[in-house]
Amino acid sequence: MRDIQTALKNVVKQQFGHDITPELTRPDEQFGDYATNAALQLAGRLGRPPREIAEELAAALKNELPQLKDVAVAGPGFINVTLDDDALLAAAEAAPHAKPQTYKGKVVVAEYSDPNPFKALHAGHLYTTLVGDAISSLLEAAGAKVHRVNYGGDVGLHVARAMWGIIHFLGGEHPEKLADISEAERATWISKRYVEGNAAYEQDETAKAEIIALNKRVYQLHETGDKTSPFAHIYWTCRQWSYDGFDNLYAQLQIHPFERYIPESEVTPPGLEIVKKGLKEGVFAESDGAIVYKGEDEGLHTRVFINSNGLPTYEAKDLGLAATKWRDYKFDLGFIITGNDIVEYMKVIIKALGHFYPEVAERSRHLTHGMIRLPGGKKMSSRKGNNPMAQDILDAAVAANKAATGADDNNVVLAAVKYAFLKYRIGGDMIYNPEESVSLEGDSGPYLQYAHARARSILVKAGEAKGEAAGLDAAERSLARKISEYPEVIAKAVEELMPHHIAVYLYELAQSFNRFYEHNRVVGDPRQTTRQQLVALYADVLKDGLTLLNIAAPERL
RNA sequence: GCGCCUGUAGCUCAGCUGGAUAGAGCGUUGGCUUGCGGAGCCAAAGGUCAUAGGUUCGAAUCCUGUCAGGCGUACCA
Repeated sequence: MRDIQTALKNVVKQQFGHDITPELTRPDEQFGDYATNAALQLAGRLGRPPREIAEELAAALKNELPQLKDVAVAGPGFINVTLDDDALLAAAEAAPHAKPQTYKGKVVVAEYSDPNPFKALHAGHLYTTLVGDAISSLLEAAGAKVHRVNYGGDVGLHVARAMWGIIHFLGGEHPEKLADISEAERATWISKRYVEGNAAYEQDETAKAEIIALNKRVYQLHETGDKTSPFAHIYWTCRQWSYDGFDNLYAQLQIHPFERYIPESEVTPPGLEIVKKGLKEGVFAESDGAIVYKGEDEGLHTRVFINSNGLPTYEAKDLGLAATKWRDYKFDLGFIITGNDIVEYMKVIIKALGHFYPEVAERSRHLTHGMIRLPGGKKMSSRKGNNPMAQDILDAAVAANKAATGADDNNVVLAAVKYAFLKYRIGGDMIYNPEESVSLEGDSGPYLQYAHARARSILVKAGEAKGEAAGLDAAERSLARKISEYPEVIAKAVEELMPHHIAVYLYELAQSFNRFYEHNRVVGDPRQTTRQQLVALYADVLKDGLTLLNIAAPERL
C-alpha cells in the first residue's frame, strides 16, 4: 500500500508538478483493491477535466509499478488499482504482524478509570477503564511505552461525607470496630457509608457543619503526616480498602494492571504551588476571596482554583496532577479519558496549564465518553435509577448469559461486556443491552470468540498443509483482501485513538470469512493448501485484534 | 442567555480530514440446511441521513440559521 502511495505521489509530482499526498482508500470490492481521487483533486487546481487527468495518471502509475494487475479509471475520475494475486496474498500473510510503528520510542501516559476512593465505581468508570486499557494496548502495539495511571480523590468533600458516615456507623472514632467488617464486604460497606453521609449533608444542617469540619481534618491529616490518631487510622484503613476494592474489580475484568494510583492528596501541594506562582504572575486573579482563572478572553469561562476558604479545588489539583505526570514521565502523549460532561472544564485546565508547561498542554489529549444507559430506560441501579454502577453492568451480563446459555462462563461474559463497550465510537452516549451483548448471534464479543475457535478447529482437523495450489480463486481473493486491510485499520485506530475501528473491522472480517466458508470446502479440497493458509491468517488476525481489545480468544469454547 | 455535544432504517449503531448505488446487527418476511463447530449463508421489505438554506463538478460528511435532546456555565467532582 505504501509503495502505491509513494509511486502515486511521485507520478503526480512528475506529471503535474504538484506536491500532494494522495489518499489511497479501500473502495467497494467490485472496483478494485485501492482507489484514489487524486485526479479529482487536481482537476480543480489544473482547470482540466478530471477524467483526462485520471487517464494520464493511471498510465503513468502503471508504468511506474508494472507489477500492478490493473489500473483503471472509473466514474468521475477515480483511479482504481487492482493488485496481482501474489502481491495480495503477500499482504494478507503480513497482516497479522505488520503493525504500524507510529509510536516507536514514544512515551505515553494513559490516565483512565479514575474512581474516587470511598465511593463505588459507576458504569462510566467501567467505560473509561475498558476503553483506556484498549487504547493503551493499541499504542503499545504501535511501539509506545505506556504508563497506565489511575487518579482519584482521596481528599475533598466526598471523602468527608464518607468519613462522617463511617464514624457515625462506628459510634465515634473507634478504628478497632473496623475489624467487625468482613473482608468481602469492605468496599460496598464504605460506599454505603458515603451514601449515608451524602444524604446527611443534604438534609441535616448539623451534619453538614460536621462534614465541613471533617473535610478540613482530612487535609490536615495529610499535611501533618498523621498515621496514628484514631481518625487517621480510620481514614487510612478505609482508603486502602477502597483501593483493594478497585483492584479486585480490575482483576475481575482481566485488564492490564495500573502502574500506580496517583491520589489527589499527593498532587495537592504541587497544585497549590502552581496556583500561588500563577497568582504572582497574573495568570490567576483574586475574586470574592477566591483565586480564579478567567477564561472568558479565550472563549472559555472562569473557574475557581482555590476557594474562599483557602482550600484547593479540583482545578488546582489537576494542575498538580499534570505537573506530577510530566515530572515522572516526560511523555510524548498524555491522554485522559473522562465523561464528556467535563470537556469545558478540561479546556480551562489545559489552558491554565499552558501558562506554566506549554509543552505539556500541547501533548495532552482529553478523550471523553458519554453516559451509559439501559434499553428502554430500564432502571437497574439500586441507588440512582439512571446511573448504573459498574458492578450492575457486570451482574446484568452474567445474568443475561446464564439466561441465554444456562452456563456461567466468565470468559464469555467478559468478552460480551468489553466488546459491547468498545464497538461504539467513543464520545457519545451509549446504550448497553445485556441480552445483545452476550448473544451468540450477531455483532457481539462471544460471536467473535466463536468465530475464532471454529477457525482453529478447522485447522486442527486439516493437519499439515499438503499440495500446491496456484493463484487465488474469486472467493479466496475476497477473503485475502479483507485480511490484508488489517494493518490499515490498526493505523487508523492508532491515529484517531479510537479502538472501535478494530471492533467494526473484526466483525466485517468474520462476515467475509463466513461467506467464503459457506461454499468453499477447506479440508480435502484440491485447493486445501491455499485455503488452509487463509483460514490460519484469518484466525491469527481475529486473535490479534481481539487481544488488542483485551478480549480473550480461546482456541476452543 | 451563552458555550460544548448529539440527531443516519422500527431499535442499537458504523460511515463524518467531501467522492462511485447511504451500510451492519437486532427485529420482520421468504429461501438454503443430516454442516469442515449452521453460533452460518442468500434474498426481500424498511431511509426527505432532524430541518431550511449556502459552498462545491460532487454534501450524511464543510458553513449558517431553525427545531429537538443531553451536558456545562465560580468556590461539587
